[in-house]
Amino acid sequence: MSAGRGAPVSARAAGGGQPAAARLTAERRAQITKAAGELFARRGYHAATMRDIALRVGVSPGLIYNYVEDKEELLLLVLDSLLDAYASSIPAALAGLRDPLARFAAAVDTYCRIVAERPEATLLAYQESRSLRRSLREHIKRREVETNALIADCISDGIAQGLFRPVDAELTAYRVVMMAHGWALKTWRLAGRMTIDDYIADSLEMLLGALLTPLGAQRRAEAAR
Amino acid sequence: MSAGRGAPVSARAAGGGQPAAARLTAERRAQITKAAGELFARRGYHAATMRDIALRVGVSPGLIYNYVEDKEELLLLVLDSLLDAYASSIPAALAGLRDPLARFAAAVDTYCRIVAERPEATLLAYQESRSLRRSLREHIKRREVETNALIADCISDGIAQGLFRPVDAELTAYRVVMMAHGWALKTWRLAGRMTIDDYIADSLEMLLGALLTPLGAQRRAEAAR
Amino acid sequence: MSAGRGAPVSARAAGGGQPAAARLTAERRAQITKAAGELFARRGYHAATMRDIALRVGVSPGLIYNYVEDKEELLLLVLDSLLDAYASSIPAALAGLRDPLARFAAAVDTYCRIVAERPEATLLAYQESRSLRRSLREHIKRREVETNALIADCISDGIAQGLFRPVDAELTAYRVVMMAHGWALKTWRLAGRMTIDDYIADSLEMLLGALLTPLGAQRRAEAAR
Amino acid sequence: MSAGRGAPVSARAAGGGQPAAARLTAERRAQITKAAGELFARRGYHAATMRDIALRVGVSPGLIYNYVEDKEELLLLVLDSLLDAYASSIPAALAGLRDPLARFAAAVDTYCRIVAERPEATLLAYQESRSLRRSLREHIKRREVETNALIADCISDGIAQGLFRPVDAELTAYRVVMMAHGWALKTWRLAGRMTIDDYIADSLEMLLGALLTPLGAQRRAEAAR
DNA sequence: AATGAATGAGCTTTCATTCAT
DNA sequence: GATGAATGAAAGCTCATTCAT
Repeated sequence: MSAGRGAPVSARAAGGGQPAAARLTAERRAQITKAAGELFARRGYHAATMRDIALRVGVSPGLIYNYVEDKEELLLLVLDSLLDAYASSIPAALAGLRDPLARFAAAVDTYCRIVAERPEATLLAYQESRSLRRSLREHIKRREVETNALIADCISDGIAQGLFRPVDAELTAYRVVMMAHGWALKTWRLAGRMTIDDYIADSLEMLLGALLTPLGAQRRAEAAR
Repeated sequence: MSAGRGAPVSARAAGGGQPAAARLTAERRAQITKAAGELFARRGYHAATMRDIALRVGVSPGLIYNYVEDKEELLLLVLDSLLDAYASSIPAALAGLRDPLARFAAAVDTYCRIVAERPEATLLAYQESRSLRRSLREHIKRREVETNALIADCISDGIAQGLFRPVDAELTAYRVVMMAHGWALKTWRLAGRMTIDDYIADSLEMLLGALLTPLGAQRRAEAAR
Repeated sequence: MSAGRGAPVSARAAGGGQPAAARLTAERRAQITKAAGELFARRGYHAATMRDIALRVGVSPGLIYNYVEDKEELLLLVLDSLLDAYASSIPAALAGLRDPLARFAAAVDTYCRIVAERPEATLLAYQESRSLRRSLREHIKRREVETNALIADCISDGIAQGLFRPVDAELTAYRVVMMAHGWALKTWRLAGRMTIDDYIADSLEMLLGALLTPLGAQRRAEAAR
Repeated sequence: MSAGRGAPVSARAAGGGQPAAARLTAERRAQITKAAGELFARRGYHAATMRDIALRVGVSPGLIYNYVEDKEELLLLVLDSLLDAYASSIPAALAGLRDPLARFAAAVDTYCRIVAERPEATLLAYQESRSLRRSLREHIKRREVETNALIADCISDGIAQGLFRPVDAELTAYRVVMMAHGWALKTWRLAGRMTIDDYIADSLEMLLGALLTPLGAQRRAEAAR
């Protein structure tokens, strides 16, 4: 799950086909990505130096370039790891659920909690994806769309079953995502005055208020009983 | 309105008390701020060099330091100019309005349109306010709170008149702001698929859906006729 | 007495032959030199900026260049002013004295006290005379030699009258000067542990110990009675 | 002996504990210090640029910052290397000597010769120690005091054995140091007219003239036979 | 695979100096 | 004489990146 499908990431040290070596390589890359993520989050992309990152991993600066082409690519890896979280956690949360309402609620909840776990990573995406060269930026964009689709599908299901009004599912998914990202933007202001649970509950309420058909509302009331 | 109340901005070249000279100074500073804002928006704070900014103003790099202490202070000036827009436009938009519903709608509308006019500036605020030294950051924070209060007051009025549910006005103002900023975050994805007018209409719908009391809803329906 | 004989100092603003204007010019130049001297002393030649100096004089930076070609020339003026002090005070101190011993003592005493009054100026001479372009450096050198001659002459007199041993007068004058400058060098270490009076007394003792003939010593003893 | 005891000098590139690497690091630092010393001496601290220094070492400007925090620290290293010379040469010169007179003479002689070897370095200490930030300045001051103590101890011994008059040993050590430094100050004037040997002999004569008790003088006369 | 010394382009910032007013 | 906004060269310093070992 490391870098999504078709990640345009260099594999300098990928070596041959030895699965053992490949695993080690993947681990190293993960180590590096984690360290970079933490430092980017704490200090910002530009302020975090490759030297710092190497130090934190406990290797030499040169080594990083065996696993990564660029500092930019390191940023990509970090952003990608956040997208990985969505791509794996949301489907897992939806796994057992059939009801579109429940599925939608679960998707929103999961998405928000991932944002809340690493709010700086979400910020980073906005802050620095501009720094990426086009190819990498495209990659991120593509994966964002994939993630959005996870939510959009829930909405489409709801519409198909007459629970949601016939909105543009994709656009509405964007609104969900923006709401979730809102927490990352304002977390340092809101923290202490509101919990993530409150935030999710309120957001869901708003979204459903705008989304539910009378039938949907009725179902929801029944489910709440 | 140049830099808010008590902006901690150096005035090296402010020189004497001659109002003529002072105006020239202010104009130069505005020029520089504008150029910096554009470049920061386009290339990001770190990638935009002082040389570039000077070039764009049509002066030498050294001159900028007659009007600004630092590159950081230039960032402050840029961020401040955005806050100036809120601080002047929102009160202007509210000027003739008495009805809390109309006032709230006007505030949201105005806020969103300012964001939409310079979405990159909003992004910049999130991107780089971390780069500011503490004193400047505090200044920005203070002004943000002031801006928020403009919205929170509308909400409090609505509550007082029984049109809005008795929510925490300040917290709800944050939700409004987040919604508005959402446009900046996703403008490059949404643009073309949704106009700012749609976005505002939808957002308002959601917010009011969550906010209105039955009385409020009735009033709104009447007003819409 | 301002700049010694034949000072190679620009006279841009010297204007015509109006003595009134010339006096004003000289006063301005003196003001500037004084301010520069103080700032050079306090902050060092390089760290003191023309802007600071202008500020201290209460004029604009540009004006200084009406009275001085260069920052270097300003340094020259400052160093020259110290040499002026020697050139005027030592002859004054020797004025009424006939006895070579008394004259020598008076010369040493005066020299040391001038050093002690502005120790940083003495340091400045060593610190920065290297910074001067050749022509200005030569000027300073020449004036130093003149000052040395004031002391050397006392020594020659003493030798002629059989009170001092037949040393090389010029070289011995250098030793006197070095001793005096020692106070400037170490003033910040010595200050508090030794007064300038003690220092002068000790120094004189040493110098005379090395210099006096038996006849000289006898004269000195008599004089002390 | 590289940087005295507890020198507060950064060791960025010091890296691991491998003695081989450490030695290389020390060598590089020594190279850089040497080049800096020469350029500071020739052109002055401010006029010598980091680029010049790098060029002279034959490395890139950036590399210097692997071995030194700052240009200031480079100055410290240069000044420290002079103090190293005192700290190692004077004890070596005193090694076999028991007689306080001989020890004092040897200390003075050694001190003066070190000054004479690198007169510009001595000047540099006066010129630019003001440029050092406080912590580094303190370091230099401390080491100067240590060096002074080497001489003061000789004087104390002489006093204890009744050969020197009961002067303040520390203060007298200062006089010795000032005399030695005098050579640095005036070397460019004196050179050619006086050798360092003459200078030392004369200085010693003066100092002993002021210092010896009758007993001391007698001993000296005996030793001279 | 791993090191880390070395590179060098390029940044922000300073400040002596000029010149239109 | 006086101003001070403007210049622009040049400085110190950083850091992503390379490569011999």
